[in-house]
Amino acid sequence: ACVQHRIIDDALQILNVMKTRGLAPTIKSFNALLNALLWSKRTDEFWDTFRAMSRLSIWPSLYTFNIVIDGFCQQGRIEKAHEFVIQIERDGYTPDVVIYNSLIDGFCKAGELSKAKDVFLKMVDKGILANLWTYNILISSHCKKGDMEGVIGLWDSMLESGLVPDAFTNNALVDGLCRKWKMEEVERKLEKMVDEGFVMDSVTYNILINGYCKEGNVQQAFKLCEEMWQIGLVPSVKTYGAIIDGLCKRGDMQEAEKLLKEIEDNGPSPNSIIYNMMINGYCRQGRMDEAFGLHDKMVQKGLVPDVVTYNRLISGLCKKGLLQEADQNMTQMIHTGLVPN
RNA sequence: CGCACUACUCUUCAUC
Repeated sequence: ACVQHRIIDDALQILNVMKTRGLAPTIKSFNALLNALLWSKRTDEFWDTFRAMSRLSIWPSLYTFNIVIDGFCQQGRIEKAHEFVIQIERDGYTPDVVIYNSLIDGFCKAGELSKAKDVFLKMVDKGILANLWTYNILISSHCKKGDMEGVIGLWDSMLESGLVPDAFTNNALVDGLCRKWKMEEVERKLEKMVDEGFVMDSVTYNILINGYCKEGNVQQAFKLCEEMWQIGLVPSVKTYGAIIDGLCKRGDMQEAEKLLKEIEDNGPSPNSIIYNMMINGYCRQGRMDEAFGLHDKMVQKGLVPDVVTYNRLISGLCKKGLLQEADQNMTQMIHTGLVPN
């Protein structure tokens, strides 16, 4: 419960109370905690907890291993994840489909589709059946790469295995098509999909809205956003993000500001990604005062500028020839613990 | 001690 309510510290405290009373938590409790520590990026405490487990003679399960594997993947340490899988195999464990899925996804996200395929083949070779998640991982990464031939092959073998595509599969496909086709063509394909029973959800809308924005058609994006409300879907920060970025990219900072104000007042509260878009918009126009104004505003709201924020500001300053200011910002960025990329 | 129930892991959408 603590983990679900994002109060990890309370969970840690309860664990301590249990320890003083000589009660042993189960492996499931530890797994929940380990996972929570991982997505809070509390890596040190993660390993501390991991080690504490074996001191209590509580042995990790495949769930535990997968949390570790996925953690390595999220940090981009995919080779480390791979080694870890090999190690647990040596220790006599048999990785399950979820572990393979994590590894496949890790390689896909790292852009190494051929290695992902190697892992996939190894899994099949060991007699472990791919499930829908496996196909969703592979299909979405091929979609992102624009390899629609590959997608067709995967889609067929998914159907041959008796698996039925779900919202994730279909949305991944629509997203891939949006990146490759004109929106007009996407709409025609989408119509067919809907005829065949696909129900559009808010992710589908976000994908379409993003597609139209990328095509420069912000008008249609607004229309779809309106449509969401009409059918009972609530636009999220990602929905507005797609539109705000569309407006910023076409240089319409007035409209972007208007929309930002709207969501600040009664929408989903804007995150640092939204402010980055705005900052980038102003930087492109050389309006550094406004850009820094937004930087200050985001800090005031308790948001933390990230690498993207600084990259945009530094780039904007450089383009204006303000190298000294750019340098100062880079120093400041490093000072806050960020690593220039 | 065993069993059952409940809680734990992997996939789709916005920024350089």
